[in-house]
Amino acid sequence: MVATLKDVATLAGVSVKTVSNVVNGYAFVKPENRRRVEEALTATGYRPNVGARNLRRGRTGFIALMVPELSIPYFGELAGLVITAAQKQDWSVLIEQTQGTRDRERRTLASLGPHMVDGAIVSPEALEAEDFAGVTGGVPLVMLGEHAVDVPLDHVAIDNVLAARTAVGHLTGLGRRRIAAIGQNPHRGTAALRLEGYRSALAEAGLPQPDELVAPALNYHRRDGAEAMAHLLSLPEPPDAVFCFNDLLAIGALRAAAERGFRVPADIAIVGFDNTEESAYSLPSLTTIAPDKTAIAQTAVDLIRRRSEPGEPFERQDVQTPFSLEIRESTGT
Amino acid sequence: MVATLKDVATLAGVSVKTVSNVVNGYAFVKPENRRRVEEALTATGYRPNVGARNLRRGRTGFIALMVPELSIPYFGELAGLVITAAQKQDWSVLIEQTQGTRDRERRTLASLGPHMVDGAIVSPEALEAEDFAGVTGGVPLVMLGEHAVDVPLDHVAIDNVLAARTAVGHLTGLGRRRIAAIGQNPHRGTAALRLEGYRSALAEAGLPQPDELVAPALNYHRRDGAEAMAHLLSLPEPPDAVFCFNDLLAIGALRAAAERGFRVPADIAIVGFDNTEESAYSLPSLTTIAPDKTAIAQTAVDLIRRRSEPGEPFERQDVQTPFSLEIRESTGT
DNA sequence: GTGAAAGCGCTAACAG
DNA sequence: CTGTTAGCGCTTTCAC
Repeated sequence: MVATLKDVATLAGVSVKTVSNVVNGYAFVKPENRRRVEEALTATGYRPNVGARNLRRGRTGFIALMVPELSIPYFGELAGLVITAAQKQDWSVLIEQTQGTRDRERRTLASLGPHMVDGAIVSPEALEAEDFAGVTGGVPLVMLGEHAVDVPLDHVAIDNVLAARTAVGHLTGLGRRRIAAIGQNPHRGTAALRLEGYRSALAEAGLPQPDELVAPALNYHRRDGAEAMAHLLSLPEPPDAVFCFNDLLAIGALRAAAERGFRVPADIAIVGFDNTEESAYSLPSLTTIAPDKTAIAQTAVDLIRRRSEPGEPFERQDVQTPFSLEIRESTGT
Repeated sequence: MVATLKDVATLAGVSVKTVSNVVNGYAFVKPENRRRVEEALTATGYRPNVGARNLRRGRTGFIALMVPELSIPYFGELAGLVITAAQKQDWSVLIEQTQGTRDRERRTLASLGPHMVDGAIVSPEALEAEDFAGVTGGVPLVMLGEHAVDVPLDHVAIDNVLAARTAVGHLTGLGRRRIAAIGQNPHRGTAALRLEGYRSALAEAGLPQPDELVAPALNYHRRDGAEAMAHLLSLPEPPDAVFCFNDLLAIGALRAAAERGFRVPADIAIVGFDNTEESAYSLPSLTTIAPDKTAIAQTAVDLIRRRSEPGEPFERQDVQTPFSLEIRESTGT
């Protein structure tokens, strides 16, 4: 059926060791033998059995990527980049979807044994500090995005406070005075940080901070953004700008504004967060915080590589990747 | 370090076989032994080494999913569903991104050895018939979407001709008379079928079919849709409706129309294809063909399962999954 | 330089 | 019902 190392060895008239040496690029093989092995290799169409190789080598060849859902554009884009980055380190990526529920996140985390994966990149949404308790002893773990609780894990993210402050600073700079926020959520670490950035930008501009302008969002889907925006626009005194904690919320907000006859940006400006591809084509296109997703993916994979290599263990890393503010029509003049 | 079956056996004072039996849910184990094994299992925190198990069982535990890019919403959504469907069959999904280039698709196809994966679901974009030549002898392969060339592979897709005819029929039914198409591409199998459906709907309505109304698209991204639409709108006599071969093209078309002051649907109606989540929230929201993606994912995984099970080989399957027309604002009154 | 042989962790005959 | 044992395909000492 499929050629094994042994088949190749028999055909070439050498031992498996020699074949293995050739396959793995070991330098010292007698030219004559090398030639015969290579011939047998192509003749049989040999392909190494990665599973067996990894079993022997004590590595799995996989890293896990835990995300809420691949259908969420940000995570679809990120997953694509992680796969690309992992490929360069000879890793395949196993994607675990949790729907953002704590229970499934916890179960996924628990299933990340060393014989399953060599490491994992996790993007938790609902996990609490205690859920990480037993896990830290296992494989290298890198956390993406902030988390409210302090967890002793490597961590890659943009400076969420600064990013939010930049976004809202852009709005105050435009002369907007009644700036709302959509996405408040006590269970999301990033929400707290983005809210903090929002508040500090308002304070910096000497603007009041009425509670009614901070709209919660249970989830971060388009629908939630539309609902929150509908609420804000029905206020006696509606906002003249909105900072949404992600692009999906902003897309929903855009629609709610249009449905109620508010013009964007004339009546109300909108800023998003994530710079998903969709945001460049919405009507109007979305001003948004653009995290360097490629850097996030590469940094995360690299951290796992460094942790899984032998050598001095190093202290917990907290890497901040760059971001920029992408100014588009939704806050344009 | 990590507990193995042997460790558990030693601790429980039984043989590995007994432990294996318990782990694999074999019914006939003496209650007393079962109890002791279960105790040892939790005491050691044993987790099976899936790699070793699969090596022994002669399966890999993986199926591959070949897509152009995960950042394309349709494929992000589909991949999520495939992962979910595969999980039920105890399969993990390895995602291979090809960027839709023939070279990478070919290489991916060639790398799909039986020791890598138990099967593969491929969504080729540029592959030609000859590229499948050596591949068919390997693992079960399921192709998604149509392909121009006839390849002896299991195949899951909606009825593209009928779907396109339905979409365009909707436009003719609305009284549109100059209906354009965006997405013509000689290298894409689905393009030919959707074009055929488009033509037959026009013929059915007794409408002329000027060549100038069929706009090509090299890729199917938002940008391509915008460019094609810009071209159509600059025609001496612009169309009053456009059928786009996917949602991304339609989103781009929406923007091009808005930039040129065309109102959708008043001046020009637009229909998309795929029903990506984005299409329900664009402004205006997009009328689109909604394939049952869950059915596609499940059918594809199921086909691989049936092919990889022992038993009578069955003839090549060509499964048509259901679709519907989702009518929204972009063709609304 | 290369061969023989052990064994990664697991499952499945085969005995008993 | 359960223990012993032989590999799955590969890498890797250890001799020669």
